[in-house]
Amino acid sequence: MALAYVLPVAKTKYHHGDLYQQLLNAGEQALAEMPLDKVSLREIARRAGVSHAAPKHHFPTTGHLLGEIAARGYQTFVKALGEAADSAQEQTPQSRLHAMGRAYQRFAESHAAAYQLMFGGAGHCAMTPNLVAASFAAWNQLYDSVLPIVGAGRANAAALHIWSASHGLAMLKLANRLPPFVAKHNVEEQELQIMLAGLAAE
Amino acid sequence: MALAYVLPVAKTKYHHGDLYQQLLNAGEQALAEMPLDKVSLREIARRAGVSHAAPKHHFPTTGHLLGEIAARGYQTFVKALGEAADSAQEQTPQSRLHAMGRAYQRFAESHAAAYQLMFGGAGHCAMTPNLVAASFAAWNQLYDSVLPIVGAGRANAAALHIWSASHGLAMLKLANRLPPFVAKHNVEEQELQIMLAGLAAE
DNA sequence: GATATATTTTTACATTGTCAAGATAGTGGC
DNA sequence: GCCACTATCTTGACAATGTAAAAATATATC
Repeated sequence: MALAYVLPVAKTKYHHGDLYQQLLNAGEQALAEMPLDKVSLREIARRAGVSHAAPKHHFPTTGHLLGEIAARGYQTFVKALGEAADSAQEQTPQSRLHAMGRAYQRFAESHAAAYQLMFGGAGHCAMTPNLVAASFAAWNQLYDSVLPIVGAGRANAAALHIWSASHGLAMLKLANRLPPFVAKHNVEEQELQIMLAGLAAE
Repeated sequence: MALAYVLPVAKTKYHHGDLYQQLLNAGEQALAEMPLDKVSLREIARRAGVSHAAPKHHFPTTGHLLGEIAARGYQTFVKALGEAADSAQEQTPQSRLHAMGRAYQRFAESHAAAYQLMFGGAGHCAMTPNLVAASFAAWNQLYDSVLPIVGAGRANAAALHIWSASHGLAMLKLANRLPPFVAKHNVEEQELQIMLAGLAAE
């Protein structure tokens, strides 16, 4: 009868058992609430309610913790793009790709810190196996999306092109390195059409 | 007669007078020799041979120092692309743009830390007036290069497209976020051709 | 129930950016 | 020539960070 009172959730005692997952949760939460440069190991530990040295026993270094958080970011990223494609008006390959392109820019803007971590070039996250796999899954999703449009012979090049253009636009916007005129026009739609036209032309 | 002995260079005494410029030099040097995350205010001060608090009298904050260094980076960037265009085989607008595209990727790879600082999204350098101007000059150079190809009506969109694709490819390479196949093939040339073909098509 | 292991905390250290106070060089006035 | 004055640089301090070692505590095993 006492079994009914055993809660399946973590007991928030000393060993709460799933600190690994809770650190990832805290990291995601921090990325959603503050800029990337404020998301530190100690900040994540604070949010998880543990001391700053606790993560050491689950992640050898801060880079590995951030790497796993980035891997999670890729997973929600892939999911967001997939859902956008599935809910496109007409289910042609072009229309699905178009919807993914819009979702890409939307994700980069709404998850700015996470996006920057996921694609952060310098010193942020370690290339953990999960991160490599998750990043590769994102690539495969894009590859599969352009495949029915350009065929197997040009799928790699086309996917790389769309990936580059989308990533470049997102980063330039996040870094505020675009000239003033882009703030007025909604440039993303324009860019998407050029990208898709380039695929058709090639 | 004593005037002949007056050296125009800095006297490396207590007030050496042009510490402002020497800090920028030291910063450039540091960016060339170590990854971006190792380039700190104190490291730059060390290289300039002054104490860690000396820069405070010339730059209100580290971000401003890095911002001025990034502005210098844009200047050498623009110069490199301009020289590449001028030394293209045939001096058609397309060939010049092609040469600039190659120089773009070469610069990003050979000046990796500087490039990441120049385009660094998060928290690195402050948007100093010089940085804004230098970044804008780079944009104008690209705009002027696509103008004779696509005409005034589409120049902004075309420049943005090339800028995005080039920047995205460079960042993905620096961040190691590309699938394995790109290491084998020399992807840049392929990408450049797709970009230019896209311009012609549009 | 006692011992051993795994987890967490506490404490410490080197590094960073920023600030305040003191030291030094150059400048102007008499 | 000497003295105040200002600009520049140094020294010392502080809070915050990532990492490591030692101490404390909870869980597991026998």
